[in-house]
Amino acid sequence: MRQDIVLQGPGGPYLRSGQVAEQAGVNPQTLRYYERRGLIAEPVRSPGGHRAYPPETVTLLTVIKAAQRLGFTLEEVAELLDTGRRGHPTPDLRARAQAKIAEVEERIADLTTIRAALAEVVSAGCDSLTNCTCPDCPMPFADLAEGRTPKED
Amino acid sequence: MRQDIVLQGPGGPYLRSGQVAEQAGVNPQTLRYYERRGLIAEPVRSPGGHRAYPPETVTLLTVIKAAQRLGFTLEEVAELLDTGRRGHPTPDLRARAQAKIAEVEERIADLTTIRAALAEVVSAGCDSLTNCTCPDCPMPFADLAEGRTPKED
DNA sequence: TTGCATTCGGTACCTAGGTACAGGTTTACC
DNA sequence: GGTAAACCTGTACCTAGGTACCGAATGCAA
Repeated sequence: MRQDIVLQGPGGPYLRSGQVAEQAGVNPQTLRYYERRGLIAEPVRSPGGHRAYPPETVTLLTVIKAAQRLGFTLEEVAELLDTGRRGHPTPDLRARAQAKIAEVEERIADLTTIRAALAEVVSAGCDSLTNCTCPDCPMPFADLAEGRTPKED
Repeated sequence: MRQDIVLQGPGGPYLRSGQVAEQAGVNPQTLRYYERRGLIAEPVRSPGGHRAYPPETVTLLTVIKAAQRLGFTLEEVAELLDTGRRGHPTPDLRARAQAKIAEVEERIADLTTIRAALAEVVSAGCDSLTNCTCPDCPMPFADLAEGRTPKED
């Protein structure tokens, strides 16, 4: 009974979690995860407790995924969404994008050093990690030992 | 009692786990972890069950850390050490170094694309993830959506 | 109204590379 | 011989970003 009730919102009918997930190309579980992380607001519920999302949620998820591709962590994305919601336009996104550029460039520099060291291994003809017989073996790589390990950033 | 027993090995006296860890600059727990992962052999034991390492272990740990800095995972390092131990010199290290160079270059290319997209955000003057007021907002970043997310490699 | 698909909440698990803690021996030095 | 530091095993926890599984309840169409 009461199958005539269809939740309506300002942008059209509400969507069920599975529909949102499918349209945004994410796992349905991820919606609940993002809700817990504060990336998407708690949606309204159907009388039976099922989540009912406004269609803009799909766009929001697209935005989140775009920001992730830019290298922002979920926490950073949450903060950006938050300042966007409360404060009216702030220079926050610009500043964070610039900081992220610096991070990315540092990471690229690390990888470039690593690539050079690997090229040395290849061109020196190293044949073993522990008993390399090549002359002038470059193996300890003192140059890239500057207190950093890959993936640390 | 029996404090006159000092384990001796071919390269000098054996070392206790704490000494190895300190000299190699790693956490003592890491030694047991590497032992479980097959990166270092099970050492001999004192009569009371304490591990007694030959001094070469310090060098081995240095090598492991060097390989990690080159971007090899612990599993890859374990395999490289393994083939080095059983097979006499094989072209394995060279081949793996070359493959790793390709990986690193792919990662650099990803990061370069990301940097460019971030630079667009900055220069376009984006001021919000969700309500950007800038003209020609580049926000969905369709160009870097090629089925990859950062950190995936 | 029956029945299947979907969703619910809660919790456990995944990768990678470790790190920390608890409770009980052992070693080393005086 | 006393005592403190180091070490033992086993297990749990950490980050980051999810994913999977469970049994129960709901939604929806025929």
